[in-house]
Amino acid sequence: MKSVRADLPSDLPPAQRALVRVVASIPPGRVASYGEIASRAGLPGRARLVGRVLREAPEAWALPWFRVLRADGRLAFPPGSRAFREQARRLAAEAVLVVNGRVDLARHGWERDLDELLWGMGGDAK
DNA sequence: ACCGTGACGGTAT
DNA sequence: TATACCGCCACGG
Repeated sequence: MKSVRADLPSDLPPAQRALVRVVASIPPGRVASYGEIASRAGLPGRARLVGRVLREAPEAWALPWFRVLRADGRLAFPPGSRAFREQARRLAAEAVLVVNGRVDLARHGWERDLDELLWGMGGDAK
């Protein structure tokens, strides 16, 4: 084996474990911002930690990392980059379209209070 | 121990 | 709407 960096969920610090749990619970077809993930995990203001965790997260965990975007709905990767295209592709597979490098949060956001208000029926967000 | 970096975010301009 | 700053914090050099 090489280094013992990011693996073993057992060694994972509580904070990071909480973040992983939240990311894993993002419903398919929905997206959430790094900041929202952090807040939901009880770590407000730690958005950067979310990015770090996702970067280090082993493939084996199969986390829905592609459902995590920046607060303004734009993908966190450089437009056109490999990761960017991959994320856009995976989102599209869930009917979440990326237009101009961004996703319409009001439409696909995990927390779409505004939408529920407008449509008067959020029969799934929770 | 200091410093630059980064899958971020909110505010001001 | 886009850019510039600044706060935040774990890491690696």
